[in-house]
Amino acid sequence: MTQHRSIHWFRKGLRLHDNPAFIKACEQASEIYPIFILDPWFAKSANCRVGINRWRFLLQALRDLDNSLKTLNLRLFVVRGNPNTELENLCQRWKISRLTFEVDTEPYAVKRDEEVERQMGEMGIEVIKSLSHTLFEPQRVIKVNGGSAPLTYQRFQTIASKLGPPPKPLDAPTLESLLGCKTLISDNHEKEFGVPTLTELGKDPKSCGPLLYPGGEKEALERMERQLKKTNWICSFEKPQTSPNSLTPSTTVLSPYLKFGCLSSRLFYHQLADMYKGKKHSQPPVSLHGQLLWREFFYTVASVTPNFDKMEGNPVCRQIPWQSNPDHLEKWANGQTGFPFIDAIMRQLRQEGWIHHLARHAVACFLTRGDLWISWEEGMTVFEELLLDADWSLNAANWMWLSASAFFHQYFRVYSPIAFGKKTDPNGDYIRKYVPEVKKFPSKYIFEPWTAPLSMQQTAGCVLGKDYPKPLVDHSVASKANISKMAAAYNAAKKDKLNNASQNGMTAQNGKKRKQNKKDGLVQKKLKFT
DNA sequence: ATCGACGTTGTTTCC
DNA sequence: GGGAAACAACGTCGA
Repeated sequence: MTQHRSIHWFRKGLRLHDNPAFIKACEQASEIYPIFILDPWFAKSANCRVGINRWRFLLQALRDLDNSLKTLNLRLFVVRGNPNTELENLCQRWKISRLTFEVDTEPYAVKRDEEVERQMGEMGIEVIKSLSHTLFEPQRVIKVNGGSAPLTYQRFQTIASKLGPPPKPLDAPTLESLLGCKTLISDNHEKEFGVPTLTELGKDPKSCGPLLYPGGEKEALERMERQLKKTNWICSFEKPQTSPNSLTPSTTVLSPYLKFGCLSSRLFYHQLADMYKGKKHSQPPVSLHGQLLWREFFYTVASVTPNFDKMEGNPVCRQIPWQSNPDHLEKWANGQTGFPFIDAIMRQLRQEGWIHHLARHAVACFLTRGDLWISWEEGMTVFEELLLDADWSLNAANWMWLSASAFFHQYFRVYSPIAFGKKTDPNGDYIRKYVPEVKKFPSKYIFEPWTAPLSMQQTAGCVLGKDYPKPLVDHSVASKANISKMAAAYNAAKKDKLNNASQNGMTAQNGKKRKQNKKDGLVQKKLKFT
């Protein structure tokens, strides 16, 4: 029997349960070296898009992983440096014969991993990859859909139902199942390979927000178990019925754990399925199963769409002439727009690293097609920095959705930064918590304090334009103007299609004939030609 | 081919 | 206060 020496490379998938690649690393192995590669230079660089709360979450997840590994006589190595260089060095140093990791379908990761595989091939090292981050293999979904990604949720659901239930999650390894496979560490392990502190990464721990969602697999499983105790709540869960502005989260907040892979989506899926069994329960898209399918849908599209996180060169994204406005963008990002509901959400995001999905809708619509007419790419970048659950595919997809650039097209449905929040928090308690400047206004004015008479502003200790900003725009004026701009952008896209049609392989005569036809008919014909 | 139903989560007004 | 219609009207899918 071969006695392998394995490296398991953790990236996402920061867990021991349902981790097939990790299990394979331990099979027929005498030694295993679990590693996580971190580039300290990246953490300190100016273009690093990871905020401090997100760093804290990651470091906690790594510490938790190391603790769990210790109970199995194993240890985690946090390797400082660039993946290609460090992997080569460590493989030589530890005389490695096998490298395992979880498949990551994000384009940058695919490219990185191809290079690593090539490198390992040259060194004669076996590479084993397992897919365990998503319920299904994106490529399989695409194949069943006829070679392209489904572009509507319904279509995705149809395909998913053809695939049957996702694979059952694997148990975490135990001392018994490891058969003596162990990690050998040196005396200066902590110094060379210990989990770094925030300070080591050049971050000031004092600038962290309150610790509401600690990182790690242990926290993930405990949080999931707490949610699963609420049978009725789980079975009747409907996302649109939950509140974006409750003082404690109205949803599970499992997203950060799913993003880092502290929790397996398959485990959560099957736990829900077991609970649903024999009971009346809500259905996708609004159910909890539905939420996992949304994740799956966006992962699938993102895995095959070029430039998925950009407008230009992105085939699923509508081209819209957004305008740059650094001042408005900065005020939006820092909760200084003068709309207390919007500002409360953006401040909660910055402080706590998590906001409700519908709160994301409100601020995303406001930044883009609703009020400020700023590109969704700008908003996506801010979310990427601040959200604990910032997930490349989901972040880009949802920003396209909210800006009516892809997937969602009813651009005339605009969230009101005043009215929307009143439905679930008429008293404005959420605003009072996160925007204390306006907390003394009566409920009638707290969503639009600029309408309060000056005497009331003075009584409330909050004079608009002095103690709290006046609103950046007049929402009813801006949203109406923006709806027309959206209509123009949609029309321009239609015209573009027509022009392409007459350029692509049509004779002048045909072109003339077709020009006389009705616009719609022409579009239909063009689609057949190309 | 054309038309109608539908789309996870809108707002305002009117009764 | 709860429900329905008006608002102005998108793309996608399937019969």
